[in-house]
Amino acid sequence: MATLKDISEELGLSPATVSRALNGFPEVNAKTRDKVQAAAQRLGYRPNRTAQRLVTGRSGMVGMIVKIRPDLSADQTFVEILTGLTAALAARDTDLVLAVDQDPDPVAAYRKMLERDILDGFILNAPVPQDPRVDFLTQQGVPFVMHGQCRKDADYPFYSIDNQSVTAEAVGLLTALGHKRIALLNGDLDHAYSADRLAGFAAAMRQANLRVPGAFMVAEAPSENYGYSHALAMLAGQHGPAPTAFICASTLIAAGVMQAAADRGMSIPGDVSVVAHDDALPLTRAINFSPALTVTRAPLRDACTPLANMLIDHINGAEARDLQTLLRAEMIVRGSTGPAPKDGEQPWL
Amino acid sequence: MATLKDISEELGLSPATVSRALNGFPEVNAKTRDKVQAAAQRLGYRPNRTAQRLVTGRSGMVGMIVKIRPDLSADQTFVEILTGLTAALAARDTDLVLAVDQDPDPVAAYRKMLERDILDGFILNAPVPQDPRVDFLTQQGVPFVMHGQCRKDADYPFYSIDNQSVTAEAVGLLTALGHKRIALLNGDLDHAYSADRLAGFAAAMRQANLRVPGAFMVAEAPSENYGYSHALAMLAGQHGPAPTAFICASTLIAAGVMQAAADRGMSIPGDVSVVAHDDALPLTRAINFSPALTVTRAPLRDACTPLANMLIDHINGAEARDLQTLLRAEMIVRGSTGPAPKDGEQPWL
DNA sequence: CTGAAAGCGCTTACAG
DNA sequence: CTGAAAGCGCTTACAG
Repeated sequence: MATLKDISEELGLSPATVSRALNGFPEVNAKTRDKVQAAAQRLGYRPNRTAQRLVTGRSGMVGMIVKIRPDLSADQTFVEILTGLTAALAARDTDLVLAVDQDPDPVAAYRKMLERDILDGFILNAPVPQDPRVDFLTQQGVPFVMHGQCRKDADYPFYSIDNQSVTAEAVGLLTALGHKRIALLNGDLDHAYSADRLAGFAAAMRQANLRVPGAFMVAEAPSENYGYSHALAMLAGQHGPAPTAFICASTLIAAGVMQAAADRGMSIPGDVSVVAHDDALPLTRAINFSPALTVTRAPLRDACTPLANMLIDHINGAEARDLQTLLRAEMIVRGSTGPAPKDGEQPWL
Repeated sequence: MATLKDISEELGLSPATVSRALNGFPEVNAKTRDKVQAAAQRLGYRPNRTAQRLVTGRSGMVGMIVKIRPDLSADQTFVEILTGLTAALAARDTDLVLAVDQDPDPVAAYRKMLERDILDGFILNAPVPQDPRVDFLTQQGVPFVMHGQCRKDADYPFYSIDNQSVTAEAVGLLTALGHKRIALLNGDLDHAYSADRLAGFAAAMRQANLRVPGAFMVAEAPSENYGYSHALAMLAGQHGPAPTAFICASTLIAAGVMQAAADRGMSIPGDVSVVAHDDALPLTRAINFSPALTVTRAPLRDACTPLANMLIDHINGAEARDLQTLLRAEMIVRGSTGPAPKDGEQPWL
C-alpha cells in the first residue's frame, strides 16, 4: 500500500505538502496539487485511516445499539433505518459500528461499547419517555443524535416528526368529515412517539368536545393481528357503540382493521373510515391497500441523511440547538376516509 | 484519558515495561506486573485502540454486508445472526462494521467498504451457488469466513450445516414411516442452501425408488402464505394424488402447511406428516406448534461464536483448511410425523 | 527482567 | 507556497 512518503519521494516533495495537496488546503500551488493528485492516483494511494484517526483524535466511527424485540415490525423499521443510515454515513466517510443490546439495563450496552472503542458519537433510536440514555451520554460527554423525541426541553440534536400533530391532524380530518366516534389503535406506550400520539389524540378530541372511552384507545406492539382483533371487538359493539373511524399507528394495524371491517360486511369508507400513520416501509405500501389508505406520511428513510449529517456536524462542533428538526407529517387523503355514516353521528357519552 | 506514559511516569518505569505488563508478557516480574495493573486500574487506563491498530497493522474491525430483501423472514434471521455475531466478536475485541447492500453488482459493496476502511476481514452470509464474492475477496487477499457453503472445493473457512443431509434425513424418516408421496416446499433457489436441499431431497428419493413430479417440488421465499397456498392446492389434488407428507424449508412454511391441512379437515399426523427445517428463530418455535413439529434443527445462533472465532483465527494466521466445519442438522422427532395413512401407500408414477 | 529507540502513517503548528 | 520537526499512543526488536 502506497503511503504519503511514497508519493513525496516519487515527487521530491515533503510529506507535509503532499498531505496538504491531498486534503485540499488552499495555500498549495495548483500545479503541485495536480502533480500530487496524479501521483496518488497512479500509485493507488489510499490514506491510512488509522493513522489519520490517531493524529486527529477522531475515530471516524459512530455507534448504534439496537434493542432486540421479538417483534417483526420492529425488524422491518430497523432494516429500513440501517439501509439509509449506512449509506448516509459512508458519504461522510464514517462507519457505523453496530451492537445488539440484550441487557435489561438501558445504558449497559453503551457503556460497554465506549469502553471497547473510541467512538465519535452515537445514533439513538426508539426513544422511550425520559430516555435514560440521554443523561448517560450527556454525562459522558459523548455526542449523539436522537431519532425521535423524548422530552420537551431537549438540548441535544434530534430529528423527529411531531407525533402529537400526527394524531391531531387525523382527528381534524375525521371530525371535519362528521365523525364523532373515533378509536385510536396506538403502538405500545413504551415508545415516546406512542405517548405523544396518545397526547395529541386526546387533546384534539377534547378540543372537538368529543369523549373517548378508554376501551377505544388501545396500545400494543403493531401487528396485523392486533389491529384485526381489536377492531373486530369494537365493531361488534362489545365496548359500546362502534366507532365510525379508526386512527392506526401503522399501516400494519390498518390492514387488520380493514380485514375486520370486511369480515363484518362493512364497507370502507362507507361504514368505517381508516387513517394510519405511514413510515413508508417497503412491505406495507399504503397505496396498495383497497381502498388506498389515507395516511399521515413520514418516510423513515427520509430521516437517515439528516440524522447522519446532524451527528457529524455536531461532532465537528455545531451547536445542539441548531441541530433540532421537528417535522409535521404530511397528510395524504386517499380512499379509506369519507363522511361519517348517517347512523353514526351520535358521540360517545 | 490516561496513557501508557502516564502510568510509566507514575511508577518510574518505561512505557515498554508497562506495555508488556499490561499485555501479559511472561518475562515481566510478578511484582512489577501487579504494580502496573494497580496503577492502570487507579488511573482508569484504557489502551488507545487506534494507536494499537496503527502499530500492529490491524484494524480490529470486520465487515459484514447484508443484502436487502423485501422479505420479512430474511430480516428475522438477519437480526438473529447480528445478535450472536456482535456478542461473539466483542468477546474478541473486534467490532462489526455493517453496510446494507443495494447494488445489483454482488461485489460492489465489498469493494466500496474496502476502499473506505482497513478491515481485517469479512463475514459472508447468504451464499449463492458459485458465490462471486469468494473470488473477489480471495483475489483481494482479504480474509473471510462464510456462513454456509457455496462450492465443494472450498479453500476458505466456512461454517455450515450439511444441507443435503437436512432433506435426506427427512426423507429417510418419512420413508421409514411408509410414506411414498413426499412433497418438498423449498426456499428460493437463489440460496446455495436451497439448491443443496433440493439435491439432497432428489437423491434420497431416487435412492428410495420414489418419483416426485415437478409440481411437488416448489421453491419460493419462505412465508406462511406460500406454505399455505401450495399445500392447499396439493392436498386438493390439483396436481395429481395428494402428498402424504411435506418437507418444509422453514417452520414458517410448515405453519402454512398445517393451516392448509386443518382447512381441509385433515389431521396431523393422521392424514399428513410434516417435517421442517428449524433455524430456531424466536418467533416460530417449532415446539409450540400443534402438534409439535418434527424438525431438522440447527440453531442459527449456534453458528455465531464459531464464525467469529474462525474468522479471527484465520486473520491471525490459522489455515483455512483447518477452519471448515460442516455439521449435520439434528433430527428431532415430535408429533407432526407419523405412519403414512393406509390409503396413501401408492407412489407417484 | 527492564529500558532506550525506532517506527506505524499521518497532521499541523512553526519557520522561512 | 513549501519543508523540517514534533507528535498522536502504542509495540517490539535490540541491548544490556
